[in-house]
Amino acid sequence: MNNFDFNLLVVLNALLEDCSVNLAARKLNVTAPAIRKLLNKIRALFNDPILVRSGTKLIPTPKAIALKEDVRQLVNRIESMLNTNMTFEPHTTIVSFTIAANATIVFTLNALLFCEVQRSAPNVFINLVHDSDYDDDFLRSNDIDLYIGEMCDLNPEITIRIIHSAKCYFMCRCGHPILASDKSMDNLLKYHFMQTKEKYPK
DNA sequence: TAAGTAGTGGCCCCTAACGC
DNA sequence: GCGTTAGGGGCCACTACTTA
Repeated sequence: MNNFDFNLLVVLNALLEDCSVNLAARKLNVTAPAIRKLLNKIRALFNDPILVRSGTKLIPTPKAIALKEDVRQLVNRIESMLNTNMTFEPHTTIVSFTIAANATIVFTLNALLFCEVQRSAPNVFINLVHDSDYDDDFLRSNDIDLYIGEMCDLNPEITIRIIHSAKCYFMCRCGHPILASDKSMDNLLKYHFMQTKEKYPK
């Protein structure tokens, strides 16, 4: 542990996310042989092949799968620790952010957001993408910096801010059996329904 | 079967650390 | 200050596998 190289964790994290030496190399801006050599060190360190070749792909071993979440959290914590003292100067910072949101929010925010960014942070680039292009775990990857959308079950390390709330109304015919029963979400979802969204968000 | 893709190993260069 | 050594990383050739 005394001579442990924490860069190995970063490399391991990239390898476990991509399951590819080449992709991990591209992500970390080094060449594939460099990653390959670090992977050998990781294998010796954990006494496990970590990734085994299957055809043209690399498949994580059970131990690697077990390590993946811990490694990801460790790397995230180290990165946030190192970034603690960083200051953000909007006028001078050159950086790009990727924001995932649904189509309504993208349409609503587009003009206002870009005008404000151009005015206060001319060197900041915003890439708006549709959230439908990503799976439930998208915030865990480094592809997305911010998600704007409906509340859902997120992991505790995800910071959440409520920026808008809306009421949800249900309409049904007179005498519908649901009127005489429990109006819980579980019960409501037992029936067929049509969903519409209007003036959202304001 | 040939072309493309991706992993692997050997060799080399560069740099930092260390000892004299 | 200089020579030695170890480690990191790139280049290149080779191998294995997939796909058209």
